[in-house]
Amino acid sequence: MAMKALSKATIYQVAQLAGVSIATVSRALRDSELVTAETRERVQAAARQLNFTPSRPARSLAEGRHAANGIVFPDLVGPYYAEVVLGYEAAAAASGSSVLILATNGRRDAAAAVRDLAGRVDGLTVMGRTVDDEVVAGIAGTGLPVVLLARDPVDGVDTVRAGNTGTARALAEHLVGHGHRRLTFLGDPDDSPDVAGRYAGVRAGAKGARLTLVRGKGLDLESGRRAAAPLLTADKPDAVICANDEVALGVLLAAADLGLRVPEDLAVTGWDDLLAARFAGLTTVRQPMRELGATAAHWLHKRITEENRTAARRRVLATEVVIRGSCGAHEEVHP
Amino acid sequence: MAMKALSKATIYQVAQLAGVSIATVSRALRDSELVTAETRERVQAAARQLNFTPSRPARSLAEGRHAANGIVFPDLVGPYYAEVVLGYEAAAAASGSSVLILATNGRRDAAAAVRDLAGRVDGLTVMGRTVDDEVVAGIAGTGLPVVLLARDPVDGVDTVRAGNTGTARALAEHLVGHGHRRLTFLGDPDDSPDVAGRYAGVRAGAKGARLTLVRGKGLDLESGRRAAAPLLTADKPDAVICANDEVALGVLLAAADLGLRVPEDLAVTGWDDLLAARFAGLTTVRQPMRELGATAAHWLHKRITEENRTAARRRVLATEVVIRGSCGAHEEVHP
DNA sequence: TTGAAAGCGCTACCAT
DNA sequence: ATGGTAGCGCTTTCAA
Repeated sequence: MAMKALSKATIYQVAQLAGVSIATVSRALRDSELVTAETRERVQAAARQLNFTPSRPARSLAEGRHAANGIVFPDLVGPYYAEVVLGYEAAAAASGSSVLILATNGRRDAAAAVRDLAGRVDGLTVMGRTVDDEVVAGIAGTGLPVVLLARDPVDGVDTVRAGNTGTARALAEHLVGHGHRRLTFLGDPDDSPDVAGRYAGVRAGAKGARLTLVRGKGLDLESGRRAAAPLLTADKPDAVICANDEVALGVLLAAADLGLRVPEDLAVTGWDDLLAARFAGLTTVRQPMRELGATAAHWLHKRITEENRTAARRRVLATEVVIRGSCGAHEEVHP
Repeated sequence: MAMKALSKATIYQVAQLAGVSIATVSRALRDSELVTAETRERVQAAARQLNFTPSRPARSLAEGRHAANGIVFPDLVGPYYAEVVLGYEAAAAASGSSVLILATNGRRDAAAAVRDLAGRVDGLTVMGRTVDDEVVAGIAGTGLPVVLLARDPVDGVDTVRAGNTGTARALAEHLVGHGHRRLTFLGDPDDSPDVAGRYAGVRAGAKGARLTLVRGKGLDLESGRRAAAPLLTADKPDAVICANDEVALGVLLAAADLGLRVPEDLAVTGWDDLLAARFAGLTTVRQPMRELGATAAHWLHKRITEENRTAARRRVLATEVVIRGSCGAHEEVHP
């Protein structure tokens, strides 16, 4: 077969073509300092001519490492995860590591998929609502470095998160400051650790006001819209604090359908500061998404390369309330 | 070391514990039919006890395949790529393949990174403006299955794209139909094949109107905003057709700053149908993003598993204009 | 500076 | 049904 020539060349062929041993080829292509300039040149020429690239599995097997790490997230829908993953990928690439991704959403064998992934990497980042702590603990117990992202800590495992509770409290207080007294939190605390934290904060900040919890099903726009209709006509809240921006935008749509004016009749807030929030004039909370991803990647890299294991770290990155028009009248608000 | 017990166990240890050969372990853990039920049980018990997972590199080396494929994209910013990648991941997972991602943006060694990636996968999907055709051809020449996504075809390589030209033409004609006569296209056709296609379509649809090309630098909101200011005061166009939604949203912001009313004084259109476009009332074009990703993954899987190589395929997925308020007055427009 | 050879952990073929 | 064993392609001592 003529095509055969195009197939992957091995180190043996390069060695033969260059007239040296495979050990020398291996060195010439990486070690630098252990090989004559002349030899290296000859080897490199041969490698180029054969279009040689070392087999990754073979290297990994010999070296005992993958030069890759993985990140597990529920979904990539909405800018949140995408930004996090991007920050992660960039940081991982900077430390010479490829990244494998795994979306668990809509997968019944998530645990198995994560375990499989664990076998392909030198370290793993696991986000929020993806797999049980048990699975995480099992993998971490293997000795595989793991960092948790936007998720409640597991014993002995690093955790990076964005602040939820404190900022949520500030947000609720802001609403109460506006005179709102019938608050509704729309979102299911059982949905994710993030939502739970936000709800906890809102409770703390809603002193002196009525606070109703409405466990909306999903975290997308349509879920928010659907949940809003009955909620707005029944509870008659004067402020709806949503688990995230998409839900909030859905509420905005539903309110418009019902002829409710925002913020006069109803205040609405979200979380994430999507681009759409800006154009919808939605008061929300901004999170350092890329930084979350980058931090996770950095920590993982540290773990992978560290000599002797240090204690588990935890970090909560700062978030901030972004005031726009939807939470009540302000003198002036920039889009 | 006590911890040692937690470290990865090998097939040899399982074999010893179960009192069988490694060959039997290998079979028991996969083949099913070649092993006594009793033996299998014993092996599985041993494997479980040792928390054994076969080494991926070792398997890959022995089997000659990675059970993984990769996708290369410029960036993950904005929902577009994220959605595509998500569709890709889901489809790849369905065919039992892990996915490696690589963002080339802001990386000077993109070509090298892509070549490295090529050595880690059974197939590769390469998106738009990431690496030169030369690199793609080189990799495809290796025999590695490759599919191009949102990118001009390369000889002998599969290509999946979303329609640009036809829909762009329809969009331009729609604007002309509204009475607009001084059109400006904001975006750099050299930026990506997609933008080039859109511009070509706009030119075809702008018959009878003046069309100016303004090569805006980036494809993000700030780029659009910055480019818009001088453009709007100098050219005085009555319609700006933007390369994508983010740029268009930037133009909207700039127009507001200048006191221009949309659409009365100025029509603006985007591309992508971001969530924000809906709330900004932006006329735009919707693309089947997930389907793009899923199609690429499917094709790649076919290529990887096919017996004898078939001819290169090409497909252009349909896109559609989404009319909102920003392109001119209509009777009624839903958000 | 270079070569020979022993693994790395697994799969699959050949015997039994 | 099970065991023995030859690779898979590379890295890395150990000698020379």
